[in-house]
Amino acid sequence: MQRARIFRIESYLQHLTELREAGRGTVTSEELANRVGLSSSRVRQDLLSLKVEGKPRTGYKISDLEILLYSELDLLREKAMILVGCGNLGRALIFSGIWEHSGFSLKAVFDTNAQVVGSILNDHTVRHMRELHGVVRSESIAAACLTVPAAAAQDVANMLVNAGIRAIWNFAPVDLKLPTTIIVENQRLEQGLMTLSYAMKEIQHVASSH
Amino acid sequence: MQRARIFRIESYLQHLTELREAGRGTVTSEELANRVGLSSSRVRQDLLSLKVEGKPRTGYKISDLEILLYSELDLLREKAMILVGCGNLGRALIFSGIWEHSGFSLKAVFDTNAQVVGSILNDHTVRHMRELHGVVRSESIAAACLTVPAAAAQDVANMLVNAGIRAIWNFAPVDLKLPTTIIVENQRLEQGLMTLSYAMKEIQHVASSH
DNA sequence: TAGATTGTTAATCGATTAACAATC
DNA sequence: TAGATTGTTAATCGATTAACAATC
Repeated sequence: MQRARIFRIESYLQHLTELREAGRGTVTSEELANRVGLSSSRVRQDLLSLKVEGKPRTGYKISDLEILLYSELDLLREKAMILVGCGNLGRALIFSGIWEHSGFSLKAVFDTNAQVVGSILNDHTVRHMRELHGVVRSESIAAACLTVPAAAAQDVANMLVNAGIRAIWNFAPVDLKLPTTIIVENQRLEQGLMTLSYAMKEIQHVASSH
Repeated sequence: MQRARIFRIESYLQHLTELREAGRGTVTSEELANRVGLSSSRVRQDLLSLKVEGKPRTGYKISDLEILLYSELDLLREKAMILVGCGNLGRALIFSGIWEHSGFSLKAVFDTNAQVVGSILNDHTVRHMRELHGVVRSESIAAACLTVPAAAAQDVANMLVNAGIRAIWNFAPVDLKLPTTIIVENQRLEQGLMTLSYAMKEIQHVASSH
């Protein structure tokens, strides 16, 4: 499962950043494994496949590891992104810190609501959707964050593809039907809730089985 | 990997709902598999473990399947939830449709900002954090959605645990340190971006290898 | 040096797929 | 009946863990 490996790498990165900020220079596979909840064997296997080198007795150099993991996920090369849909969720993302080391930089934001178009959100002037095509072309936008209502999601996605977007980060609870060449990453918030529901049921079972 | 199975079940549910809304009464393992991108064998194995029964030649009854999957994730028993942090993200969730079949019902929302406390968001009057403890106790709140700034997340999480909360749906990019009996489901939005970054790099590699 | 930790291979484990008799 | 699809077992595949010689 390739996806599981990516999630592990993201997890490593998060803890490596914490360790570096705590002033640490090196980390062993054992310590990193403990922090992310894996076996040291698993960690060493992952690092093996990335060809990073460590030293017996001292472990891995954190800065080496970070650079390697960053480049594995291609987070160092910034891809131009736009955001469509400046409702509450769109605003939350525009003002959030997620853009910092994510591999993307937010270049423009769009909406259709006349009350919102023209306003400024975290230094971005909200543009009308009719400008979308031109901006995507002139600024070589590679990806879009889609935070419009579910009912509009498919139409807007089609517009994005027509404009030349290659990848969509989709927050609408809709299965977008798009050419297979387009990369879609669905961020299904309700899945988190369902997973929580299941976890709570499990705990209850364990507790009540005494 | 237990988590992968839960995600499959969530995925089945989504497509079963679509099929039912399209007027369909039954579905074969083959069709469901095609829709969610799995093998029919995998689907039958999952259904086998849930003890659902189908009929050769016609497949599975959609309504049976839905009820079974709903109860497997415990989505039919509504757990009382609160939301803490009525910023953009909190508002997005308060106004969203995710609460409908998620196993939770939103009972109260909280903030500390005097400008927000007292206002009404989708029928919920925003309460001050000092009311938290009392509300959790008197309304038997089981879970909380945490949408406060990262810097406040650990403190608020501690308050939630003190008040008696058993589970937290955490949107702050912070590793909460809590008793092991507390269930934490982290919703790491930046992971979606990183995954997208990696997927775009992969596609590029495939494309450029011609 | 002694011993902790890497790098890597082999063993194990679990998840997925194939296969097919049962059956509607 | 004929044949499509289930239910389930066995085979395969891949991911995880164990183990340990190499080495700093």
